[in-house]
Amino acid sequence: MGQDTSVDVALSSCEESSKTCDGALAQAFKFLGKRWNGVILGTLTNGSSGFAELKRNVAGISDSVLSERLSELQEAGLIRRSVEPGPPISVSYALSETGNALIPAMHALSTWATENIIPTPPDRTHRLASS
Amino acid sequence: MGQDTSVDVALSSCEESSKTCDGALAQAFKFLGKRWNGVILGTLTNGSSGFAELKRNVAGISDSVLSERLSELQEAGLIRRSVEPGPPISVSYALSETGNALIPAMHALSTWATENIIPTPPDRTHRLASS
DNA sequence: TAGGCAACTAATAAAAACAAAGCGACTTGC
DNA sequence: GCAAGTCGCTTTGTTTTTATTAGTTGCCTA
Repeated sequence: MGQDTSVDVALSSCEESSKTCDGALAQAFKFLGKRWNGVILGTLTNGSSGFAELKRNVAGISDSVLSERLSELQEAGLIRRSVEPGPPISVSYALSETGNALIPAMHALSTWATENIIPTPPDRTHRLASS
Repeated sequence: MGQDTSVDVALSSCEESSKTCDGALAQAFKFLGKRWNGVILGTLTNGSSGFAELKRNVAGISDSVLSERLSELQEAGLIRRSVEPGPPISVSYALSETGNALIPAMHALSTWATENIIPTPPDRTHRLASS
């Protein structure tokens, strides 16, 4: 996606022009503008989850992308990975403090979507009807 | 990105499990989780812009992706495209009502980033120091 | 009139996401 | 003890998306 360098460029622009987006916002979308991150973080607002549980709950995501995203989000400090010795041994992922701080914004987005987005389900209804 | 079908699948899951993300939130990320959309929308919160102006202000985006994104966002009803007869003739893009309704959430995201994200700009600080 | 700019489009390359299989570790039940 | 299942990833190949770059058309304006 060339995310890192391009957003850095976008940040650079933000400094110079009044019609560019807010630099902080661009920084937020450095993570959230990447496929699956928002949904993963949204899923973790319900509480910590293991890898397999996350995979099930973020339906449609592949193992490899989930693994990659979790790694990046952890590296960025948005989530924490912890190991429970067990038995059975388990790994769980949870929002970090930084991640938790995102919850109000997530709620705002959710509210927006609830009130503003036409349910995409013309297509979905169509599929349901055919299956 | 397989966005449409995969998020539809995610929505389907959201209906069934309590640890999945909020369905509305997933719907929001249908747009915002796609590269550049958030930044474009954020840029348009400053007011309407033409294509070339947007290109300059969303630094790093290519013509073709900008064109594609604007088309999708227009189709989804988040932005409006209007033609000013001129001379000179011009096209401008602005947030629609639905797009404008996103502003509070954008502010929340911006606030979050301001307060929570470590400035990635080691590079940027570096550049500022050198300029 | 010629050049510049706006608003795109088109073709190709590179990167990201998807799909599916695999692996080692670890239970758990028979 | 062993088989089966689950977990938490990793690997490999394919498909889709994004990036790159070149191009087109039309409309000014100097």
